[in-house]
Amino acid sequence: MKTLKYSRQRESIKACLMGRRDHPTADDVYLSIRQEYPNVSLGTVYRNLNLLVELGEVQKLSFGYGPDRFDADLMPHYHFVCRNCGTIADLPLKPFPELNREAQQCCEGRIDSHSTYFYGMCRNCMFQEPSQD
Amino acid sequence: MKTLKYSRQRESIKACLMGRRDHPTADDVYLSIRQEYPNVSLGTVYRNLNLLVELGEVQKLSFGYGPDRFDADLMPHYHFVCRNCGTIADLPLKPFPELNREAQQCCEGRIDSHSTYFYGMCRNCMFQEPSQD
DNA sequence: ATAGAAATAATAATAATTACTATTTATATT
DNA sequence: AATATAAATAGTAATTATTATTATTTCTAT
Repeated sequence: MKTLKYSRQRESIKACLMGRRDHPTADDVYLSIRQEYPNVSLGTVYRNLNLLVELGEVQKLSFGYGPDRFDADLMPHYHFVCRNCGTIADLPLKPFPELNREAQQCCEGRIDSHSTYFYGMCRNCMFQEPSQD
Repeated sequence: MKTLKYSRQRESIKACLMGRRDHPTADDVYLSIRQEYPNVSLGTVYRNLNLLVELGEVQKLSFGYGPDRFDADLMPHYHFVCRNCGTIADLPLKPFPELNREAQQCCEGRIDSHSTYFYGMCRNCMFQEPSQD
């Protein structure tokens, strides 16, 4: 059996994620922890991020364009993506379990989860962009 | 101003998409229309698929792993993704506009849409896989 | 028939991520 | 404390998915 062995790099990656409220990419995390471990490699960051996702300690966000992002906030919530600048914002919304139930009624397989991302224009871009069509 | 010019390849790509009920990747479409146009290039397929998406004639599906998929079914509906085999299934569900309204209440920007994908195990895999954990 | 704009095929380049491998490190056992 | 061993790492290469470049071809309006 394969047992999990402590690694400073993994701790640092997790601490980095827990310490920030944005939703960094693997590369963002890499650049951040390189200050503490200058020899860390990007592969290590990817491997540990994916491991943390498997362990359920971190969430991976894939919303259709750009690289995946990571989020250590385990409080259930949704995300808003600005189509203009790409910023991600947390939406402190309670989950919608009724979606799964509704979808289950027209699905032959078994649904156990869903992912939802909201899109639009963030406050900042609304003031910058004179008009959007 | 740039005007849209007819192209046989684009028609073929659109016809291919409209003719199938699965959700092909760009490469799937490429392999398919290569039977009609053996010299078509993958870049042409990507360019036209993206163009058709811009024109609103086709939908792009990005659900978190694997390549993007394309869907010419414009009837509003959702999608189910089997985590086991990756199959996509249509869910003939009416859209949930109330999600946008609910999310809007805790969002500083303006929400205009959302994307939702359901995940689980398809019927086929449920019978093949003895147990899933 | 022709001119000009748009689309194409072929290829190269890029972005994001995973795979490989020799070396290092954590940890259980002596 | 020394050692064995399994896991993790750094560094690099490879892969996957997609976009960019460019010379040539193909539409279409005149």
